[in-house]
Amino acid sequence: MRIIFMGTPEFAAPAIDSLLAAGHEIAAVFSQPDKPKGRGYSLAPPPVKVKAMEHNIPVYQPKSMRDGEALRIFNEIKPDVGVVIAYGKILPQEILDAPQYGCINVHASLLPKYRGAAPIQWSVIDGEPKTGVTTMQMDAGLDTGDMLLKSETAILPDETAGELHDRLSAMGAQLIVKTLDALAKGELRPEKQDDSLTCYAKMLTKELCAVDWSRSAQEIHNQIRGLSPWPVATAVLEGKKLKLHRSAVSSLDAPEAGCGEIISLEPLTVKCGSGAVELLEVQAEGKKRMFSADYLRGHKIELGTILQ
RNA sequence: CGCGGGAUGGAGCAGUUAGGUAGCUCGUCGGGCUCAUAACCCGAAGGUCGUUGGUUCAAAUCCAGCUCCCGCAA
Repeated sequence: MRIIFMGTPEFAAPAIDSLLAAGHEIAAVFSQPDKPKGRGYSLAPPPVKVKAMEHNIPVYQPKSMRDGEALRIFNEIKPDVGVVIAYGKILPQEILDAPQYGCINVHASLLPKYRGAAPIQWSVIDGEPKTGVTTMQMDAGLDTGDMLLKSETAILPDETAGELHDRLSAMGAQLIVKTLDALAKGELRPEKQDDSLTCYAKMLTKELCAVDWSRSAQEIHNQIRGLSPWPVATAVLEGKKLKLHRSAVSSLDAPEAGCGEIISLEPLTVKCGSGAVELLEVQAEGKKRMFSADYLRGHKIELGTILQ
């Protein structure tokens, strides 16, 4: 098929490879404009743009899809279908309708659950046992289109959002190929989403990062792995911020200890509202992430120290 | 020129303010003890202190440039 691909972050990039490998033609790629990123205030091209340029595909980065220019490009290219993966812009109806088969979206959850911006992270934070990717025929709403195909996977007990992200990204790259194949053969059966079952995965913010040690060990563990590798759960240790990259629910318990108290140094274990969590990888201010055992070698922490 | 922290044996850190013997906790290797051990005891190896230049009798330390890493902010 002749495709216009719309996407921005790392999550969407593998689909370009899989679509090309399956013999599809990507006639153009739309991606968000380069944005200032990092310390040098330098402009960084989004990963989808980088990937598209590797394949010599023309890239468009309009500020808006509504100014008529995007529609002009669509009408000129005459794609069979639009493929949208984490593009980050709301598409106007005129764009959704422009390709012969409309626009198809890959979403990183089992719809109708976790519509919205951060479905991967929220499914981990909420402790969901499974998730997946869904393709849908896009409509004007936010992730409300009719569902086409799904692919499920279990969320492993200690898996981080980053690890799950990579797996779902690969699954999505395969599922969009399957979806287009079925579309070409006329085998798709669009299924309406049951709006009563939906929930929204709102964008992640810094307020979600601070760990509340009065919560249960499992909840804190889910928070830590759901926010890794970004924006990363944080605690305060001896007045300084400590990022928590990786954890595990501990089998230790210390009923007499207070919330946030360090009850073991090997491994580094912190008492929670119920149970305790092992902090396996941490990152101090100005430092790289490291195993907590390495961190403790250079930072003498006493048993009984309280984390906030 | 957005703001700030950092680079010291394999790992994590101290030492830099007031220049003068390379230090700590581990790891590694060898030996000892032990039924045994990730425990304990003894010993050893391993670093041009990120890089280039400057000041000085003398620079990890002071000065200037460069490289890389990290946090904030976006």
